[in-house]
Amino acid sequence: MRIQVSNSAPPAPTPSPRSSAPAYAEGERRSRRRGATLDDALLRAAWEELSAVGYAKLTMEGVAVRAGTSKAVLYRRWPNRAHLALAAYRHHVVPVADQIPDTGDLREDVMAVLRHMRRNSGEMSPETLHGLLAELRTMPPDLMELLPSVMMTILRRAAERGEVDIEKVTPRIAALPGDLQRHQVLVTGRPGSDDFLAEIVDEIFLPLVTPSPLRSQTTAGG
Amino acid sequence: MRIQVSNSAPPAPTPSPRSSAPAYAEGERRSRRRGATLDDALLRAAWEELSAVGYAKLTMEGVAVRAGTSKAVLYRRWPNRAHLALAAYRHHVVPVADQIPDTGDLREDVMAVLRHMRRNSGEMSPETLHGLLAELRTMPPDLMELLPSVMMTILRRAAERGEVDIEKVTPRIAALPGDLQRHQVLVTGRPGSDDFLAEIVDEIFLPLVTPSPLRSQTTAGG
DNA sequence: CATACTAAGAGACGGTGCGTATCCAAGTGT
DNA sequence: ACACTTGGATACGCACCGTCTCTTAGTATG
Repeated sequence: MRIQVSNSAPPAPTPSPRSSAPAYAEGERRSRRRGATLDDALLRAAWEELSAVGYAKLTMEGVAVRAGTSKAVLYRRWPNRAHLALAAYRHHVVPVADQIPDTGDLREDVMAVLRHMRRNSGEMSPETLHGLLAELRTMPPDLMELLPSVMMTILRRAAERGEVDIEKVTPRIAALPGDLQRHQVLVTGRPGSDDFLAEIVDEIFLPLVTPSPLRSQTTAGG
Repeated sequence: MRIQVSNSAPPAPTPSPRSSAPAYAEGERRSRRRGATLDDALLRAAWEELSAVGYAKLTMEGVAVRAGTSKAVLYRRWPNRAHLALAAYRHHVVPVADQIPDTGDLREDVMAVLRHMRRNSGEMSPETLHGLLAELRTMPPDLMELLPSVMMTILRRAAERGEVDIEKVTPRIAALPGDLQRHQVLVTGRPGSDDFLAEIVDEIFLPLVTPSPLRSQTTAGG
């Protein structure tokens, strides 16, 4: 039974036992977590809650309950749910840069990167993505800078194989496939199909970077 | 001083004069608005409020006060602030399709469309855009379908002038400049500069659609 | 002109989540 | 053994949501 204490309890010296019933049963009271262990548990809980209810219904209270702790513990680490959600996302996904594909074929490499992106952004629902962007005002730069650098690596290798005219590759073009994929997710609310990815690569990206067929090995060094 | 009436006032038959002080002074009480006049005033107020405080701080109450009315009047028309904000946006901007540029030069036409887009999306802060997208789950289709059709018109005219190899133009390519511009707004939080627009057009779009210089009018079917 | 009706406008209401503050106690480290 | 940090529970005030009730201005109908 729960006792309703409705008086506001001014700082009286009477040491009344406030916390009479902890969340867990008497017999199996879990040891109190700290530091990295706790951080990890919190981020996992946040991610689970996010996956379960979506960003719109994500509440600090909900995460706290799921993690078996209280809001204060969360607020000591993250200033609001946007930062918490972002941290949970980072904690969950595998960065693209950790697995740069190198299949020996440009098209395959680019497709692999796009599929990896799709997997990662598929992890986060578009609703979450928009919610985050709305509150953060802008995409976290590190998440943006990763992709172009990965693409440049792939393109450089392809250039060495003669698959790419490196002169044609501007930063904007290198970022293009990723940008279009992201645009698709942001606007339609779902990641593109395989056909969509192929369209990006075959219709747009490859034509822009492959050497012109008639002037094959000009490599006009300026 | 504010009097705290804490009793819940059960449905007693006593007709107490509830509304004793209207928002406007006794002498200048405005006539009560209706129909289209009122709709217009509400949408204007919503737009002003949106511009003033941003989407995150947009409240139905705020709009109601600005419009000199009450929340109930808003809720009778729109189910939530997302729909209200979207309606206010539509009410405010000039659709791209109403002014299809026709300068006789493809590059100029495309740039004009992109600038128009930028003006429109500049009207709505990215924060608003994300807020809306987060709540609507997806971009309103009509706003998306407009641009490709406008672009196709421009491209067809350009093809007649020989500026474009119409064979190369897929729907995806026609949508490309707009998509990239939108992506820029969504991700960086601000519309692209003139240089950005030029980059899109000169580096990416035009190379994809202009006839190949060496095989000028081959139109190699098959 | 009298009367019925529709909808504007004011505001109360319960509910929910935010972010903060306070308190107690469980670990930690010295 | 002790002080100190910080985890965990909870209360609090605030803001806004969406609904509802009520009065009354303006319109439509006789």
